[in-house]
Amino acid sequence: MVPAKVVIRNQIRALRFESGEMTQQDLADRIGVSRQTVNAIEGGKYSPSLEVAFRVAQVFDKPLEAVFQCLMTE
Amino acid sequence: MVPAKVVIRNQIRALRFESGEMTQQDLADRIGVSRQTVNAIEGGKYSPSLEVAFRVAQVFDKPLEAVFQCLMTE
DNA sequence: ACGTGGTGTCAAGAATATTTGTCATTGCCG
DNA sequence: CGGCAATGACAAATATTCTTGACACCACGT
Repeated sequence: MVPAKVVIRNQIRALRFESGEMTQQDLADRIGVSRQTVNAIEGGKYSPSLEVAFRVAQVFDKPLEAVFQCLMTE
Repeated sequence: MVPAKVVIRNQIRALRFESGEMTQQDLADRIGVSRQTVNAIEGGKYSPSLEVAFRVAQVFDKPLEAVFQCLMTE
């Protein structure tokens, strides 16, 4: 019984544009991480820590699940 | 403008007992992490990755925010 | 008294997330 | 055309999370 593999998707890019052309740098500043970190997370290179995830959700004033979705791969 | 400090609290212990005496080991197996990891997260030694957080929530069949809460310290 | 299961904890190392610095590309505006 | 802001990308260094193995402690049943 192999533990389920999980993929995490996010809506950051869409939310940035819904929030008035917010740039990656703007978002990074508001979250408190570097621009490269926002870029990597937004591009799905890796998924963020729970802290960072919560802060992204707070910036967009959304529940965490509206920003990040957990997909089971089997 | 220092970026807000964040503390993450969790309801894992309560949820384990609501779920019929589930042990840390049981939970660890269902999440796919080690018992020590569950112990550390439950005890707030550090907060989990987003993947692990999602899987904990799935085990308890709760939204992520019902398991982990993000508290602003100022 | 003895064994056992559940838990707390530690240390070393592997794996992953994050930072900083740097460079290339693209689109836009003067 | 020339400059600039936004983005994508990479590498090296640091930080954090997670694993494995070990040991102690306590509560419980026999």
